[in-house]
Amino acid sequence: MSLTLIERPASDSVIIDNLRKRGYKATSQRIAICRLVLSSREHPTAQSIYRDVKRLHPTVSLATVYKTLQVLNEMRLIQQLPLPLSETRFDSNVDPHLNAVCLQCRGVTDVKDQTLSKVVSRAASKTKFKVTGQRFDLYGVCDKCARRSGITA
Amino acid sequence: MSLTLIERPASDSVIIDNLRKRGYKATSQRIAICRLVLSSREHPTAQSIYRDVKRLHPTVSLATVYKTLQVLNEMRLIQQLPLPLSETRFDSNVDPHLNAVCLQCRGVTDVKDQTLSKVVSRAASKTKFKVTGQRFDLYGVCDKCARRSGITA
DNA sequence: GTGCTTGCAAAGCGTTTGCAACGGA
DNA sequence: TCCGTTGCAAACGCTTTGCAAGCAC
Repeated sequence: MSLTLIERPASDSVIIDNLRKRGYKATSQRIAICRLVLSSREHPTAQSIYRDVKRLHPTVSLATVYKTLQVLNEMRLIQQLPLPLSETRFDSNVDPHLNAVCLQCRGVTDVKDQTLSKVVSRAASKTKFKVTGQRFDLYGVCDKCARRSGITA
Repeated sequence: MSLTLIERPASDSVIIDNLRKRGYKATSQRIAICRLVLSSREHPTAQSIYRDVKRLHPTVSLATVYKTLQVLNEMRLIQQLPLPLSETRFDSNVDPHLNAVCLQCRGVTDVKDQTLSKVVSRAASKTKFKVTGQRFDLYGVCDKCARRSGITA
């Protein structure tokens, strides 16, 4: 047995157990979609997940992708990130962290910050707000794009 | 002359100056929309702004509202807040703060937190990300709704 | 076998766009 | 006058929904 901490447990058996535990059927489409989303760090869109799932399930529909993402959202295993970029991104990191959103390449990168959980609990107690989720976004230009623009310009 | 700090300067002359300074024409529709959005603390939607502007300008169109909101966004006087609630909210507070989003009544309340600007600058220097904007959201249930549910349930 | 899930198509809905008429500067 | 802006309608694109067939349990 391994003692290594798996940061994002997305093995099929864990996924299947979680689905059944909540009364959802573990269909092969669902498992494939869950595996993709839960193991991704790219903050994928519904379309990009659809594209990837089709490799394994060529007949899968976009509607099934959306429905499965809703299920994962209800299970609190992912979070929706509607952005001012038309398409919603999905984040399998549901703990307090920063999303650095590059408005040039549209990339989204997680940034850890230990103080954010304190910010959440402080605000919750101050305002008596029952917090069930949170998102912290930074908008701007990532280093890679800044360098590229600098060279090009 | 007044020495009082106006928290949200939204007087017509300031709005007109700002528009002209950036090369935009100061039409009466635009001024009315700007005044409404910039003075609101309710995080209004395009529809709610449209409804309010129609009182002064019964013939105004929703398209004009959207176009003006884009102008204000470009001028960095407001911020778009796409939420997982179908409609985008608009926030005239562009400084780092928390938006407490009640998933029950759909209300959005600003919460001040002095440490957020430090969080932003720390993340920016750590990741070399050029920050041009930010948003920090809490999702859950506000105190008012929690009490109401408690009594009802 | 039962009832949830799938896949297809169509609908829904917030937002954007094209364009002729209008009106600030 | 000139060119940006308005208002209308249509288009757009992401997301959701209805429904018959399929499949998990």
